[in-house]
Amino acid sequence: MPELPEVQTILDALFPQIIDQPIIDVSVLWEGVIDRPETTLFIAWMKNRRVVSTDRRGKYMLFELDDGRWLVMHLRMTGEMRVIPNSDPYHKHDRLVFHLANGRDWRFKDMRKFGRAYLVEDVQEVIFKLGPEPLSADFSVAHLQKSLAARTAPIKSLLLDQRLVAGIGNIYADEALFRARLHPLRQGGSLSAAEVGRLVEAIQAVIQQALSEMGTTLRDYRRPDGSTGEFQNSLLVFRRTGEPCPSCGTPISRIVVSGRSTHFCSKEQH
DNA sequence: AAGAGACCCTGGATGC
DNA sequence: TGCATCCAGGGTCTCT
Repeated sequence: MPELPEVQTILDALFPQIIDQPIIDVSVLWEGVIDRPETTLFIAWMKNRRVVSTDRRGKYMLFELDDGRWLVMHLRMTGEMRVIPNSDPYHKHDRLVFHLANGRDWRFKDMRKFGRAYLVEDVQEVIFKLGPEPLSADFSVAHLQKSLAARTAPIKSLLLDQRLVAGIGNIYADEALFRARLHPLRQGGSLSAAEVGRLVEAIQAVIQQALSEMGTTLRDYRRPDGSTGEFQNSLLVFRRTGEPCPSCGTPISRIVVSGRSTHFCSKEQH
């Protein structure tokens, strides 16, 4: 499941392979991958363009084209990006291919078909709801405290809401809550200023570390060169149900919050 | 308005 | 062994 660190890692590896390379043709292998505009227009607008810069907001990848439009892509659950020779046979799950002028293909593969591509004049059309980047100055204790005020939903659910803070998914929400020693079912508005401070620090620390370890590979996530991330070796609670808490030895608990599996230490997190 | 739940998808794991 | 069912979860939509 690509979250902020995985998306950034993929984008960084992709950048030197696609930058300034003319896209001479586009193959849409599954039409549902195109969100907007309609497929024929999408292909026409992408053809003969090149990516002049890349950026990331939350879990969205942003590719600026030489005509000023933006290609926005979201990998959702199982999306993968590779740049490989165009002679390689397509994989069963390849959904979208940009054929580059240098004889290589920039391919988007996505087993579960949740990933989407958007081609827009202004990225705000797609990402206007996103909250601040967790590593930016905008994501302050004051900001989070204000966002959580009077909220009754579990803090775990609120961390997954991209309008509060962008880029956190199920893995890093659980890991951050453990590091902050906060129970996932705590109502958002019940957190004290000190607790919000711990949470901001924990989120930033876990995202920083996951970035430096190139993300977390549990099953599907791969870097564009096919290699895995490393942060799965640093997980303290996620998918460690029944294993001893690294801090106190209590078996890690698993509950379901907002339909998402949630892992925590019932003794350490309050 | 906020919160809960359905839905979209596939394939690996599990159960009988 | 083979088939059916469950589960994974990001984002959007609907309903209350």
